[in-house]
Amino acid sequence: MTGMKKKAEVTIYDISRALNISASTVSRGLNNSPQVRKDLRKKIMQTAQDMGYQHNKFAANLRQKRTRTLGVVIPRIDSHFMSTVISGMEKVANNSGYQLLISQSEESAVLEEANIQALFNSRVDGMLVSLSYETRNSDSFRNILRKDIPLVFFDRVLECTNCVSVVIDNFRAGYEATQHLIDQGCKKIVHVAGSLNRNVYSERYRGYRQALTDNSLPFDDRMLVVTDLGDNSGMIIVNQLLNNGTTPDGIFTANDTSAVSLICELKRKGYRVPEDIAVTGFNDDPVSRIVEPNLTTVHYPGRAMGEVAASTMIRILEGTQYEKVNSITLAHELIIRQSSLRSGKEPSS
Amino acid sequence: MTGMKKKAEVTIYDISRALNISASTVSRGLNNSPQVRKDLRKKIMQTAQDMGYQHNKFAANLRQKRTRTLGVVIPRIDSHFMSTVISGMEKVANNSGYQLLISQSEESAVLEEANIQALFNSRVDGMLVSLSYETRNSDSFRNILRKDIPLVFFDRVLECTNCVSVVIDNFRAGYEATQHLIDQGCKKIVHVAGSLNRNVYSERYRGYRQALTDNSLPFDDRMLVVTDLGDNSGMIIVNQLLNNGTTPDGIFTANDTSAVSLICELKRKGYRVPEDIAVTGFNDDPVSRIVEPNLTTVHYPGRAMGEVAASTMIRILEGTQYEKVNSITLAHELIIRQSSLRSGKEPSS
DNA sequence: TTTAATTGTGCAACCGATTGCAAAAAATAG
DNA sequence: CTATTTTTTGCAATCGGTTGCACAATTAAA
Repeated sequence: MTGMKKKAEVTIYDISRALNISASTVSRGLNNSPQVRKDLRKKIMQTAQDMGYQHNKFAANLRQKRTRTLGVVIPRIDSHFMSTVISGMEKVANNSGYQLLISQSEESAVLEEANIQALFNSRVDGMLVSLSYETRNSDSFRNILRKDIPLVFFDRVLECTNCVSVVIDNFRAGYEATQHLIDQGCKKIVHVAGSLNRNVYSERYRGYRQALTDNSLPFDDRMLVVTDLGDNSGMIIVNQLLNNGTTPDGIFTANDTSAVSLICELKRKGYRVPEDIAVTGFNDDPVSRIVEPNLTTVHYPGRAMGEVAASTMIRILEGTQYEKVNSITLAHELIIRQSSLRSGKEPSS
Repeated sequence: MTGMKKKAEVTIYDISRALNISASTVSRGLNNSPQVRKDLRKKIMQTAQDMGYQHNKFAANLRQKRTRTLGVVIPRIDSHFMSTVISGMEKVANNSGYQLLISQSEESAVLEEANIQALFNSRVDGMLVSLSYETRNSDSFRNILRKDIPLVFFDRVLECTNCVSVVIDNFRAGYEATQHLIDQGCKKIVHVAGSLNRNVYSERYRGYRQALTDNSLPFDDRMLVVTDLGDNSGMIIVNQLLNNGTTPDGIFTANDTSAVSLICELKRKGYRVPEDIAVTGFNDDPVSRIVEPNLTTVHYPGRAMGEVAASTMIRILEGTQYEKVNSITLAHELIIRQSSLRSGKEPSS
């Protein structure tokens, strides 16, 4: 056997035949066009219903040259942050009659490009992208940009003249997290980053460096650890520091997953957090409230980011975005909890 | 201004004109049909490339009456379990040249039905569904089933003759989790469930009841707590038990989120876990390894579930699914950790 | 009642790729 | 050098809505 055979379709032509009117009138009626008499409109809809008519988006798309579909390319969907972003995005899109075509790059530039091309062929009206670790430049977006398909980056963005970025101020957040550790009396603070190709990590790193500088604290290369920030990064980080001979009194990591992994590993090795080593994460994943000690972190508005990215895209598509926006920065917030609190201070709420 | 204006398309007709051959030959050439001479095929592809040709899926879909698109309806995407399922699904689909159209019901039956209808209109080739809390019956799937569109349920499934279900043995898992608590010496075990409309929760509950019965342990209504299993369910559960005057020595909850929330709340109230109250969760979310004490839970193969659901669907669509499969049950595993371990026993790895 | 304005309906072209069928071209056989 | 088979190619219809334009029907104005 060779796949499913589709049943014959009920088309507007069947309806037009049944009502003895033309297909154009049926089409207009179904679209609730004021060009069609009200009672006739009602009759058309009723008949369509009765006959089990199903609108065919392809025929319509083919003619109208648009799909009401948005392409989404993300590294992976199975992180708390990203699934929250997508959740917000999907909701906004759905409410405006758009659908989402989601694909994962798995942090690979090659797969990312393939996904972009596939979405391009699917004729998405717009594209929402958060870049992979590996991506170097905007080459894979040539086609998209050439065709004037709106492009909105979020979180992991790229400098780009004809597109919008939705971000938080990673520099400032990194600065604040580091400054907070310094305020707690830390003198030797290590930073754990992801790929420095990506704005989110390079900016946080820049903020960290600036805070050190502003407080006249020294920095050397061994104080920067670059990892995949994954579930097992804690062990890797600790090993690298031990090999280095670097014993920090504070660690600022670029996400909560690695911070939590790190805390577990530190505890296993007999370090006290925060007394021996204070730790700060990034993202405000739910786990940051569960780990002991509770993790100080930067609240990252995932759902809002998805909503803003989607609604901006839709405004662009519908032509209601009058001003040329290049970048939208959302508010972040340093959430202070036990993992960084020394000197018996209470967390500020 | 009224939206974006699309640039004119390069079509197979343009290519045919440029090469002075017919459009059919171009179409065949681009599809790598052996009907076209090899060198000509190559020339066609090259020209297409040079001219910036972009395949138009709509025209093709319209003609071929299929979309290589799968519709997915889930309660929400922003849970660890569900985002993992979707991740696996997307990967399998992508590898087979399919795309996913994902929508969230937000546990609402009305929204679920709307989503199904929208996907139906988008002419998805098949539909992958995990039901909302509210869904009562299969009414919303009338259209789908009438048109013989393959339907695969996963996790939260529905009895249904013409569709496949991908599940784990929730009854047995519930039984095993409860039996484990009994083995640890618990005499009064409370169960925390989600909506009992859904197989996953009713089955786990049934397993729990069966285990009590088999061990001649009494049950009364106050020992069942039904909640949304959300982030704050811990407080609600504890309050309800206190109001009940029920003080259990073991609690089996139907997911990890509520188990973790519960553990935090119990600790806050001064109970010791597992000495006073042993706790067992469900799902094996990463947080279960972080919370203290580490959470005993049932490992739930999310990624595999997504992969199996997607590949089953694709096999059905491609006609390579010869046998009539009604249900696929994946393996689960009770993961024993500290939260349930009394009597100084070590966890069995 | 005639003319002008307004509203409602239909015709036919169009979107762009696919494919059954027939015919032309090339290869093989006799 | 024909006759037959095989390989290539093209014609034209098809998928099912949408929409510009023209014409018909109805209403309003003169």
